[in-house]
Amino acid sequence: MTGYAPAEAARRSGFSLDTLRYYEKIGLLADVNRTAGGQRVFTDDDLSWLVLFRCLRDTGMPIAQMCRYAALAREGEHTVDERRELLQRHAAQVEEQMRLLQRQYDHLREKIRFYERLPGPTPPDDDR
Amino acid sequence: MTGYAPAEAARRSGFSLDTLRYYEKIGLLADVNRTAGGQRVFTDDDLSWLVLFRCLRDTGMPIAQMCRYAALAREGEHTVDERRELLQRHAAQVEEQMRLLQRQYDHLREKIRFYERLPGPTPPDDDR
DNA sequence: CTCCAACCTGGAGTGCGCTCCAGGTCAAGG
DNA sequence: CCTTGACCTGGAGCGCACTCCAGGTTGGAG
Repeated sequence: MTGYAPAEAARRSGFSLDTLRYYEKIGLLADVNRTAGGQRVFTDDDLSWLVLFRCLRDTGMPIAQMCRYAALAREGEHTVDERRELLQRHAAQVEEQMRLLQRQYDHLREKIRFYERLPGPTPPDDDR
Repeated sequence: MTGYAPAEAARRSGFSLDTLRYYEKIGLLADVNRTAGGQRVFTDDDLSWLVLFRCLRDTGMPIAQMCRYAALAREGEHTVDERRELLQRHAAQVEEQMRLLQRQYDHLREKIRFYERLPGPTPPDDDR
């Protein structure tokens, strides 16, 4: 039942206030409580949604897909299968992303090793 | 000495033809050879630059920084230190990126485990 | 020589995910 | 009360990295 002021919610979630408003505007975050005067009051539940959104975004899920997930969750129990599958598909993409990142990181490291061996008898520099 | 037509270069590099032209326009790719009539002819050297650009982009380097790197390389031998440092700083950022991705992937997996335990005596679903 | 698919240019348009702004309202401390 | 900093709304603007377009040119197959 604890309520958080917008600035506090922003601080805790790591999203900017503008981003929180934006997420509400596009329907990603729905039914945010308000004071009588119309100011937002975020709940712990809102906060845990934001934690999830951060996770999904950091792993590269497009906002449209997060909206889809959130809409399914709001629809109720009968969407759990679809929600699970959505997350599983995403997880598979993240795995692919991690493999690619690792591979390219290795290339980068190799490139750096090339530079680190330069000072000394300079080998033919391909300048790439 | 082998030369590649634009379409072939696109195919080999994985960049679109428009992107290759764009990279040239912004000065990322410089001095691309032309036929008498003005059509581009890509060399193996151009291709290896493109391979590097792909590596840097896949690891999240902004184009402006790639331009900087390319400009340094064009300037000659005396920029090797700066080039190495640029790549090293980038590699450090990639490491951070990989750690974050792994961490959020773990969260995601946990979330999925939550869904996988659902079918059975349904525990209190927090719907997050 | 003719044809047409591939290519050229400059510049406008796109999609994403915010971010900023103007002009007004709210609410807690003094 | 009064002040003032946090908050509100709708909508415009931005930065990035392309992507697309119109209108014209090139060059290799037949």
